[in-house]
Amino acid sequence: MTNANQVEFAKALADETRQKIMKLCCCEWISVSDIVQQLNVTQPTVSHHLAVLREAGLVEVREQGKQTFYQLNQKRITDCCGQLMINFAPEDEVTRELIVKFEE
Amino acid sequence: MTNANQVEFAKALADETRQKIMKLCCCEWISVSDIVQQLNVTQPTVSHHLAVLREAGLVEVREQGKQTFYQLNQKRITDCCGQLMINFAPEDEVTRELIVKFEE
DNA sequence: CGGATATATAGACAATTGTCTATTTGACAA
DNA sequence: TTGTCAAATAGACAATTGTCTATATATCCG
Repeated sequence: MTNANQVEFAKALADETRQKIMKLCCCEWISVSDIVQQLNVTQPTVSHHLAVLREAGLVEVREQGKQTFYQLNQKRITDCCGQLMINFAPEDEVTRELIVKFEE
Repeated sequence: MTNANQVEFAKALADETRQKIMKLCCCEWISVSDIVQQLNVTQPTVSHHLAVLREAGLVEVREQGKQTFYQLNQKRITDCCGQLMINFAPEDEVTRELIVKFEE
């Protein structure tokens, strides 16, 4: 991951509504309208946030008839977080062990 | 770490200049003027970014005479990244192994 | 004390961003 | 084909943020 992407990753996470959306689509495919129902924002606002997450490569998209389903890309999350740790906490014990895992 | 803090953590990382500063003070104590010298921004701008990092708990501060030294808190970085992984990538293999490490 | 140096703070300004309403696009069903 | 539902896009607007200049604060030295 390039440095620019690391800033983009952080920017994608840097909003409360977006983190709520991420939580909702973390472990299952969920439609836009289902997300809207569970949050206190309008549908265009949700679509906007999903676009940000999409452009950052954090969600996967599946269209099915009229509906569009989103799911978080967990691997990408761990990759980005791992890269942050390697960059900004290279001497920490946890990071060292993580590096071993990545190299496996 | 609370959810609010996770947003604050992401916000602190969500700027290129700030990530450059983090890189500079990652593994050593560095003075404000040394940071200024290595970046293309003014001293007040650097002070502003350091304040953001300080408020997010990401740097430690040590005053010595006229100078102020900053160093990144690597443990806090791994804690925050680990928490993000647990929240947003709980099913990923890397996260699972990380959880084991945290519990040790 | 008086000047120099290091950093923080205040305030201004432009750029970015989050939200909304209104509208468009696209898929299905009667 | 026409109406309905789901989602995306466009555009407006206010809030937040990153940067700058100017100034204040604090420490050191002669």
